[in-house]
Amino acid sequence: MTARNNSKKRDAILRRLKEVRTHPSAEYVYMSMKSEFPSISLGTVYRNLAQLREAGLIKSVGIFGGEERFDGDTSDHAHFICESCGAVHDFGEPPPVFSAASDGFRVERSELFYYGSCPECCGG
Amino acid sequence: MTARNNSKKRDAILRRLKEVRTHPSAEYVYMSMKSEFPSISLGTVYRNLAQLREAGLIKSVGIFGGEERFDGDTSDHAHFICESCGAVHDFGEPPPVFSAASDGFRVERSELFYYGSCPECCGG
DNA sequence: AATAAAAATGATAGCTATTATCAAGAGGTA
DNA sequence: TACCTCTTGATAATAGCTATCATTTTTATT
Repeated sequence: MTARNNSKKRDAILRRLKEVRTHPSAEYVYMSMKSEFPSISLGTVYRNLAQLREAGLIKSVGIFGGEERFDGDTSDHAHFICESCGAVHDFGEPPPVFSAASDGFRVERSELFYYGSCPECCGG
Repeated sequence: MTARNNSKKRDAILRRLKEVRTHPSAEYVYMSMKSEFPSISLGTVYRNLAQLREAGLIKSVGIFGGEERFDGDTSDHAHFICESCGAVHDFGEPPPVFSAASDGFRVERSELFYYGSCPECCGG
């Protein structure tokens, strides 16, 4: 399942996700690949995003406004979602770690989201 | 937009969501209403869930496994999502409050999620 | 009660992000 | 070359959800 073969397109998608801080959607990645690969298909983008996520090279931030957003930064960090423009920003502090053994729950990771208005949207 | 009229179905949906701790999906609410209202439509469930959420009487927990999950408990609390069976549990501690003024972001609320395996799924 | 206005409903069609399918293509290996 | 596996583009299909609309129910007013 792990990406074993060479795939210039998958490499380019990964590289783009590492460069960018916008937590793009599949559609956005697709659009931003068209300059380099004019004939790339949306299916290829979805497939490669899924493979990269399975390989642990990227993360899925979550679904906002009906679209899944991806992150090339796999480190533990919180996210801020602007409810006005839909932008997703990194938010410094890592989510709190929970003691794994409580009540029989095996906690593997956590995600912390802040919601509100980003500087652009509240005119600051 | 706020629910002004009496609607036995909307009332029943709200009552069910207050009783239950399973954070049900629209589909589940629909199914669980069919005994009391055999002719209820899925559209009615979606419409009433949206109205109840807009009125602040219920909350949307998030989208997991492609389905939006709802919560009749509108108090601030974290959630645990079982990645094996999809169950959503309340998780006692409230999410940390973030200082609202940082860097021009207006933070209105936060959501904290834990992911892992629930007691049923890890055999405890 | 009678009537009119507003809201709610069931049925159904439509939308959209995502996934599955499949034949053709590219790259590696012997 | 032949063979194998992975990848790709095109396209069809899926699923959760939303919009539409004619009919019914509820509320307000007289």
